[in-house]
Amino acid sequence: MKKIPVIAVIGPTASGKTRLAVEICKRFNGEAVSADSMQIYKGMDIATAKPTKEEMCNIPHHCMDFLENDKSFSVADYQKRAAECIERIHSSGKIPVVVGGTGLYVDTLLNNIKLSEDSFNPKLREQLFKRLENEGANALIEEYRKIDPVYAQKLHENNAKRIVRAFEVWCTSGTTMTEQLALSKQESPYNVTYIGLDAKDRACLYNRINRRVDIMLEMGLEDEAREYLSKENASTSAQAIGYKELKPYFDGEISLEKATENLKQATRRYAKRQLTWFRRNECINWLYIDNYQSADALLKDAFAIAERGVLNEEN
RNA sequence: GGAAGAGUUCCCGAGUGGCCAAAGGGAACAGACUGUAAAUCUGUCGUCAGUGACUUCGGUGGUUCGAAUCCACCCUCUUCCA
Repeated sequence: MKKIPVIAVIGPTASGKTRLAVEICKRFNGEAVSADSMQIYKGMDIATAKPTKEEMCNIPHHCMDFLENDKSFSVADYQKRAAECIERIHSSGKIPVVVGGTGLYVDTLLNNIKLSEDSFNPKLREQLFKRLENEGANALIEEYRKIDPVYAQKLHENNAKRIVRAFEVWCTSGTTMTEQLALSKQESPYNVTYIGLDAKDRACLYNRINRRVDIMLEMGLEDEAREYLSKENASTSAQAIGYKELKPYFDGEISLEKATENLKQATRRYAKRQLTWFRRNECINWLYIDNYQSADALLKDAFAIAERGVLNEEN
């Protein structure tokens, strides 16, 4: 079976993924498929640094800007939607260019991870959290150890979410987490060429983040945040960096300067986590933004990598 | 000019004679991650050799077997009175 060629542009926030992806789409007749857990939401434009109309240069961007922020979303939802997008783009003779910084989304989609079926049960989840609170995390871990000692070993008493999820999977599907992990691996229909953006000097990336936050504020992040916070929100969108950091300022608890600093810091820490996630992927061709004198020079290298990937496919 | 108080490891901050390289938090760095993932969580965090040594608690000197902790003087900062 011939695999679908896909170009994936990944990396931490503020590394320049969006722009690079658009350039690659223009150059290789591609369409962008966002892999970003927050850009899916409508309205959250400034905070999630969605590309503007001009920045998109008429390139279609899929999996972006389609959901109300009082709706929850999950990797499973994403995988389904994005896989369909890729299929459609490919059928129309174009190259799908996956672009985003949500590592879990990227990997689940591109590695074609088979998620456990119907293992999502909010009610059960709530009960489990209650149990965890009453009986203690260790009690639950010990109980889980009886059914799945391997995964129980990896569970940490402080990570309530993981403990609860392990039980949730077991109770709803009857498979243990260890079994699920093994079951999830299946052949991927994609031939992915990864281009990763990073900075040799971490300070360079952090400066870009700081600058970008300042720009967001200038663009009206405050108003967007007030608007967002005045509405009903789902737990997923409420996790976005940008609004929750501004809330204490709105409530008069801290100064705008302090809130801005917190926002920058939260974003920097996020970038660090993204890097940790992506670094374990050995297939990524890393491009270091601070190694280049000009955007064009970087583009040239990126095109070369993409070209190799696409050509490779045709053989 | 007088009075009171404070100066602790990158930051905040506990510590008032030995159990102190010094609680706790933050930052930073590294890591984990399979339906909340921009989330959640873990480890390291004075230096060096790796169960020990060495340098640190504003500065200098002193008391003591022993000091971040006590004393003296000096420097800096804060508040109050002039």
